[in-house]
Parts: sequence; structure tokens; C-alpha cells
Amino acid sequence: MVTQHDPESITVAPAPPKGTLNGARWHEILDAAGEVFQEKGYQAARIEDIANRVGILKGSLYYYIETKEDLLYALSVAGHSTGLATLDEDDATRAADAPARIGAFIERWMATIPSTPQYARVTERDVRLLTDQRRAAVMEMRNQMHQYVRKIVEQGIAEGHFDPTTDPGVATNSIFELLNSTSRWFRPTGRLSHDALGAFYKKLIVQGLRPEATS
Amino acid sequence: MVTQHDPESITVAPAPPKGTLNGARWHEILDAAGEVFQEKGYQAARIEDIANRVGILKGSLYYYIETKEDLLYALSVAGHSTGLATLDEDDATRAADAPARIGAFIERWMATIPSTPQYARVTERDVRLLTDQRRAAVMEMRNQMHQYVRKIVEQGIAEGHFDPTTDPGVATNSIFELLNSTSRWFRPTGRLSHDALGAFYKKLIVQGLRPEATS
Amino acid sequence: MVTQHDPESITVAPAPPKGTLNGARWHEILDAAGEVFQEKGYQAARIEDIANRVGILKGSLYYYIETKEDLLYALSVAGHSTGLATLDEDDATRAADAPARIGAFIERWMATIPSTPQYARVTERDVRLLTDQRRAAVMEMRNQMHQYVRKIVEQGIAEGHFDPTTDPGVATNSIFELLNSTSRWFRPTGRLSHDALGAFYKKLIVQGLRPEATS
Amino acid sequence: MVTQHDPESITVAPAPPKGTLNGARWHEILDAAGEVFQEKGYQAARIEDIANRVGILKGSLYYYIETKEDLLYALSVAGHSTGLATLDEDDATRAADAPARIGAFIERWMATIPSTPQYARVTERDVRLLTDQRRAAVMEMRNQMHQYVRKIVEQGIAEGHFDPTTDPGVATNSIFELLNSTSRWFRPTGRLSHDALGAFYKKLIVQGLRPEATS
DNA sequence: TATGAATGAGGATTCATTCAT
DNA sequence: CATGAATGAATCCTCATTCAT
Repeated sequence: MVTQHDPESITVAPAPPKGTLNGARWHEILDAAGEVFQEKGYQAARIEDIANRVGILKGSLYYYIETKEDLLYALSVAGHSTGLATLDEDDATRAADAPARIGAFIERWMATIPSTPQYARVTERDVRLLTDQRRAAVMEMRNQMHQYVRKIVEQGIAEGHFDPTTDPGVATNSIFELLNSTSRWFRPTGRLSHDALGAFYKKLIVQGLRPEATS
Repeated sequence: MVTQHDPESITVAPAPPKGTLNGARWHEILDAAGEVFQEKGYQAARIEDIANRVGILKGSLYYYIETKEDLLYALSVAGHSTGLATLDEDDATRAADAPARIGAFIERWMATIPSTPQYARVTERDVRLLTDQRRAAVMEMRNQMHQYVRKIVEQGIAEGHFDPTTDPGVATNSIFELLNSTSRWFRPTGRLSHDALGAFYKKLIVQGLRPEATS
Repeated sequence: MVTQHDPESITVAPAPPKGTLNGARWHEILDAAGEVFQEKGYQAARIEDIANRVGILKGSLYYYIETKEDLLYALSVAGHSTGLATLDEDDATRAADAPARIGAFIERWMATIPSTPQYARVTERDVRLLTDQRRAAVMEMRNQMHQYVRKIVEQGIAEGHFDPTTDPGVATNSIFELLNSTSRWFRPTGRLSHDALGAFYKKLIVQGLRPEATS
Repeated sequence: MVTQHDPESITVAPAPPKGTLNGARWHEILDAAGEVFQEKGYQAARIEDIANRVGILKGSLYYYIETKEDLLYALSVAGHSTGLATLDEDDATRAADAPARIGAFIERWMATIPSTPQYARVTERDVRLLTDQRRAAVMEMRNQMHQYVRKIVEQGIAEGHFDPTTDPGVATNSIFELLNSTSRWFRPTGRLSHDALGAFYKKLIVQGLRPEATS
């Protein structure tokens, strides 16, 4: 169970740091930052790019942030919060076997993509640029997600549904890398929906983790 | 068949740009650049870091390059060359069925990792920063690799070894994302070898692509 | 007639490049740049010299420009605009004979010198360093001035006031070289005024172009 | 009279600074330097450009020079030496009136152009970049030339051949500026020869300096 | 004489950040 | 809240110059 985190605040972007603030504007800014980070990468992204996209001057942005890194952090937290929210299972699923649970997780995860700005996950590669404390905070969230999946993998092995030679850590990493890689190439063109992609991932992973067919 | 490229030149790092140059030094530089890019990312990497690692002054580096981007390009080409070299199959494999071929490919791919500087693939994320022409050149190499895998996936579908609902493009992307993700987390600690990891990928993919078990 | 250009904008220095900008500061900068270019030449001039002269830091200069070359261009345009403004004749002059017209032109030209920063013309030698497009723009302005003078020379030849063996192009070049050379050595020390110098040039040219005395 | 200088050494380029030297190579270098300075200006000219044009590496150039400035100086001295050599008059001319003498001087000056690399005079604008001593040396040569012409102008005024209101300094400057300006635009295309150009200058100056026609 | 390699002091440019208005 | 202007540290790149071989 991963219900120790407050589901209320989790899907919500972190509150803007300063006093009385235009909440809508703060979201605009996060959106803009997300887009620009996605396009150029965090380091190459310029504060000015973000400000321009919002329609304000770069100096004005500093009414909302203290540091460029604030944006990276806010985005990271937002992205990971969405991820964490995904870990919540209903009672039926929680009681199910590992293949079912992992499949359900993938479905829930993919389902968040259309409604969540995809760039949220892109910050992934730039976590190392956060200050120690913030990085630790983000890593902690990431860790929770990994633990959740890892537990399911271990359950699957114990149950005999997954190959006993599977290294749970490796499997977990692979699952997340696969899911996260989506944002690097997937553009929902209509030809392929998130659902279809999710179904593909589900089969690939569940079936791929099964024990070697003995026949 | 992917034998249209010269296997001679493929695994070799790109020749140093200028006339008569110290080849060894050029390799030192590429190595250093690879390490620094890996650690900090291309943009954050400072020319000075690279020079220092080689043991020369930053100005001296410009005896070997024209632009920082040259290093990124050289590294990209080197990495992709290694990848392309991987596409070469022996006759037996070429005649085999898709699961065997894709498995063999994954084995060959993973086998290059210990002997090739892992950073070679890390440049992946920074290709967009290359000049148009160079990016095109790199994309072309990348494309060749994708085509090779995609063809095998299509073959597998045609043979009935792979799920007929599989989108070959998606499958191909997933395979490469998975393989490339390795460098983002894998540290050969002894607990897990490249071979073992390769075996895991192989089973995950081959078995994961199989048609839904009907029974 | 050379009235196709807007006499309003002509003597005005080019507008500062960015949106809402401190116009006064922009002029200070152009002035400073002009002085430094004059003293050291464009290439040897350091952005820092210019900034210091304005009393700001070199980084701050980039709030106003994109490139050092912008300053050269702005100065070139300013100088040539002043020159073009000089081509405007009143009706009486326009109807006069060539010696009168060329004399009037020289007078008008020299008259602008005291009121216009002399460095404006110094950029002359560095036009080649402009980007192709900008160089073309400046050359076009220069060309208009040459055409104006050349036409008068041709008129003078046709009228019989100027030596029929005169090559109009050569004469035009010589006239401009002579006028422009002023800034290379002339310092208004009081001993010699611009007027006096203008009178000298006028006589030298008008009388020098006359047909060989036959007597 | 300006015969105090050794006419032997004067037209000759300054001897190369170091020990046993390949004289021919030294001339090649000066030629190359002249061309490059002409094309790019002294400051923008790179030692490497010059070396490349000679066909050696830039490091090798330092066998012949100590400093880039050496090249500028050598070229300046060469150019001014050619100019000084031009001041030598035959007895008949020396006894003639000012218009004749100035005309003869212009003819002699222009006559050197085809045989002397034109870039020699282009260094003109960069004299200020020489070290104090060298600049003084060059200025001294320049001064000798100016004095020579100035004396003739003064003679002309005294004789009544030139306008008594003429400022001899201004006239001298103008004459040299005019002659030197040639290299900035003149390309011997055949349409116009050096002779013809010389004739034009001669008439322009001699006739232009005459007293105002009173009749 | 010539070369290849390195040096190191600049100099242009970028950009996160500050702050008075 | 927003702006315009400035800051200053960082970083890329240039190039005259040196020197062992």
C-alpha cells in the first residue's frame, strides 16, 4: 500500500512559493516551463523563453520563483505526484495476482498521460541538477514508485507467475524506463492511442516476465 | 541485410578532423569528452573540463576541434557506428526466424557494451543540438538501425511468431528505448553481468512479442 | 533629383533594435562606439571599451545590441544617411550648371561635418566586415550618393564645363575620397575652418575638372 | 632636395631580421602579408592566413619574424621607401616651376604603382599600431614625402602659379590622400590605365591649385 | 628550416538574477 | 504585479606566440 501520502495534494502542482499569488498565472508558468524544458532540455532552456511564452518579461518571472531550479523542482514534484497517485489500487486489484496488478498499474499509468502534460516526466533526466535536498525529496518519491512495482514483481515470482530468474530490480527499472520512454517519441496522432500503446506495454511486460514456456 | 555499410570503418571512431594529427591524443580527447558529457550532459559540460581531463589547456583543445559540437558529433557517430556494426548477421542467423534473429541482435548489441565506452550512447539525448546537416547524418544512421529491427519485427508478424496486432514501429521504438536505457542505470557490479541483462531483455522482448497465448 | 528618400528619417540615427528602449542611452552607446571605433578601428575596439565609456558593464551592452557588428552597422547607416540627406538640392541649384551644382554639393557636405559626429564616416573602411545583407544595404546607400555626383559630372561634360576626357567614375571616386579623407587628418583647430576647407575642395575640384585651358 | 637617403636600399624591402635567411622566402612572406593585410586589414589578418598563403605552418613563420607587427613594419617601410624613391628629380625638373614639378612627381608616383605591390600603401591606416619607435620611423619617412610636396606647393604660391590663399599643408594632405586613395578602388581593368589615371590626377591638381581665373 | 603541439591571455556573448520604479 | 535596465560570472572560441624535435 502506498496510501501514506496525501492524495489530495499529490496531483496538484506544488504551491507557488511567494505571498499572494495569481494561481492561474503560476500554472501558466509551469506549463510554459514544462514545454520549454521538453523542447530544449533544462540547461539550455532560458528563463526568457519561458517568460516570453507566458507573455511576460523575464524579470517578472522572479516574482514567482527564486531560482530557475524552482521550476525544475516544481515540475518534478508535479510529475512524480501524478505518478504516485497512480499507485492507488482498488480493493479488488490489491487482492489480485501479480500479472493482473502490474497490468492494472500500466493501464492506470498510461491513462494519466493524456490528462497530464507529458513534459512532467521529462524532467527525469535532470533530477541530478537539483539541490541535494530537493533531489533527495524527488528521489524519495521515485523510490516509492519503484518499490511499489518491485513488490509486485517479487509477488509474481513468488506466485510462480513470473520467471524465477528475474532480477526484480532490473525488471522494475525496465518497466519504468519503458513507460517513461513513451514521452520521448510518442505523439498521439490518432493512428495509435494511449490505450493501444498501454495494451502493448501490458502484454509485452506481463507476457515477457512469464516463466520460460517449458513445452 | 545490412551489409551495405563498410564494416571496416564502422567500429572506428571518426578520424580526427585536421591534417596530420596525434591520433592517440584525439582518442584521449574523445574519451574525456564522452565522460564529461555523460556526467554533466552536453550543455553543462565545459570545454575546460574536457581539456583538464586530458591534461591540456582549454585553448589547446581547439587544435583538435573547431567547435564543442564537433565532440558531440564525433561521439554520436562513434556510438552509432558501433550500433550499426551490430547489425551484421552471419548466414545462419540471417536465415533464421524472427525470434531467433531479434534475440541474436540483442545478444550482439549487449555484447558491445563492455568493450565500448558506454557514453557513446548517451549522446542520444543531445542529437537535437547538432547542426542540421550533422543531425541528419546521425538520424540517418539511427534510421538504418531502426529499419533493421523493424524488418525483423515485421518478419515475425508475417511468420506468426509475433502478435499480429503489434505495431512494428512501436515495437521497434520500445526495443531501442529498452536497450539504450541500460546506460542510464546499469553499473556492472558483478552481481549482474551484461550477459545476464541481455538474457533478460531477450526473453522480455521475444516472449513479450509472442501472440497472446490462446489456451 | 534625390527626393525619393524620406528626409525626416535620414539624419536620424537608426532606431534602437529592441522594443521599448531608452533612446537616450542608445545614442550614448552609438556615440561611444563611434569614438572607440574611430580611435582603435572596429576590430581592435573592445565591447568593454564602449560599455565603459557609457558607464555600464559590457554585459549590459547586450541589452541594446545582439552583436558588436550591430554597432558598426548602426553607425554606417547613420553616416550614410547624413550623406544622403546632403543630396537634396533646392530648385535653383537643381537648375544650375554642373560646376555650380557640384560646388553646392561640396558646401552642403562640408557643412554637415561640424554638426555630425565625424566618426560616422570612419566606418567606411570596415563596411566589408558587415554581413552580406547589411553590407549590401550600406553599399546601396553609398551607390546612391555616387550616382548623384556622377550624374553631375556627366552633365558638366555634356555642357562643356568639364573636360570631355574625364572618366566620370574616376572623377566621382576622387571627389568622395577627397571629401572623406578629411576626417583622417582634419582637426578643427581654428586656424582652418570647415568652410575654408570646403572652399578649397570646391575650387580644387571645380577648377580641376575644367577643360584644359586652350590659350 | 631629398637625396640624403640611400637610393640603393630604399626601394628594397627591409632585410629580414634573423641570421642566415632564404631571401626569396622572406619576399614571399612579405607579399603574402601584404595581400592578407589588404584583404582583411592588419588586425583581422591572422598569422595563419599569411603562413598558409606561403605554404608553411604558422609556427614556421616565426623563424622569420619576431612579431606580427614586424610584418606591418616591414611593409610600411617598403611602401614608404618606394614613395621616397619617387622624390628624386632630374636636374631639369628640379629647376622647373611648381606646376611642372608637381606634375612630374605625380607621374613618377603613379609610375611606381604597376611595379610595386599596391598593398604597400594600404598599411597607411595601421601605422598607429606600430610601436612608438617604429611608428616614429615611419612617420619620419612620411614626413619627408610631405615636406617635399609642401615645398613645391609653397614654391608655386610664391611664383604665382598657385592660388595665394592655398594652405600648403591642406593642399599637401589632399594630394597624398588622393594618390593613396587609388589603391582603395582602382583595379587596372584595361579600360583605364595607371597613366590615364595619373594624367587625370595631374590635371585635377595642377589646374585645381591655380589661382582663380580673374577674367 | 620546418613542423606539430601546446600555451594563455584575451575578447565576444550568454543568461540567471537583482531591483528601483 | 510587471517592467526596463543593469549586473557579473561563466563559457566558448581566437590567435599570437613558444618550443622541442
